[in-house]
Amino acid sequence: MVSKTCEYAIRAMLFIAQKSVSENKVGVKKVAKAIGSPEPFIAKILQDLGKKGLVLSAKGPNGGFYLNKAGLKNSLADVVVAIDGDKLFNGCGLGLKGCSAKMPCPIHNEFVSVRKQIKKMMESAILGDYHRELELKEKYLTR
Amino acid sequence: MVSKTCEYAIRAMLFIAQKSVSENKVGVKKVAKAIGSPEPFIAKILQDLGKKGLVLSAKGPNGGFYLNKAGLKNSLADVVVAIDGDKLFNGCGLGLKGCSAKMPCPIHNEFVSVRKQIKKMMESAILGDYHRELELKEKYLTR
DNA sequence: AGAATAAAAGACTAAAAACTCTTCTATTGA
DNA sequence: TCAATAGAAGAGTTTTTAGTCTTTTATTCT
Repeated sequence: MVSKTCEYAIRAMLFIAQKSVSENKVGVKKVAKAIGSPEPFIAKILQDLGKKGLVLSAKGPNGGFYLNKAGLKNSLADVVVAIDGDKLFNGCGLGLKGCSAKMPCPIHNEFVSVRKQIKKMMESAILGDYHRELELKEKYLTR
Repeated sequence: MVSKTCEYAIRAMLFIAQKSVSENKVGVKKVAKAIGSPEPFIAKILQDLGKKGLVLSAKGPNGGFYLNKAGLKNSLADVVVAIDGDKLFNGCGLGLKGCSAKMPCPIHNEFVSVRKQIKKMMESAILGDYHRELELKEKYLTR
């Protein structure tokens, strides 16, 4: 559905969001441990997300990654688009470039509605909103 | 959503289904042309589907791939599972192995309903049912 | 100022997915 | 029966995605 890179990105962002609400910045090491990902890999992904303005960071002691008020309002859809692009929300289910309402693939209409549901779900999943249930361990980010 | 291999597989199967209703067997060459795929690649995919009993084939002159009555009743879900396995229908949206109702990821419940819709859609898309609209060029299999 | 900390940058390697090529075997029809 | 047709099998290559390593740069605290 989304790439593995994107799965790590989402999990990392949810963790950073949680910590940004309750505590402060978190280093890559902590992030990697919390979400069960290879440390250098998630580091690279976070740098990429940083360039795209989805996460903030500070170097040096007590540095790390964090989100401000605005960042906490971003949705999973924003993260997905930053990493995988919008093909999940707009692409054809059978991989046809020219697929459209005028030249539909056999399952075009059915897919439109599936994609709409996915998009809606991802857009209403706001990073900052998961703080409480993660904190209470009602929801998990590890394998 | 599904692998490229799986996209080719679905398109090929829909084409073979169409031809099995109206005409007869089709060779790989025709299939490749009809769905816009590399010929040796779709050949390999079809051989795989053949082994798994989803498509029939005959060697020699006038040979090719075809579907019988039973084969025409298979759904896109059957093809997807044969190629990609059932991770699309059962996997976690964030790639967590241990994600379940007891230890859910943050978007577990939302994903359950998305996956249900996808599964339902794929299961009700029956190979033999697209014959007419493909024949009339109301629906397309090429890029 | 300088040592320690932590991210940035980018080159590099490994694994998986996508795609190709060659050789073999079965079928048919002249 | 033999030449032509067409799929079967499997090894090989390319490309993309995933993951690693090394060096540099910025920040803080003593």
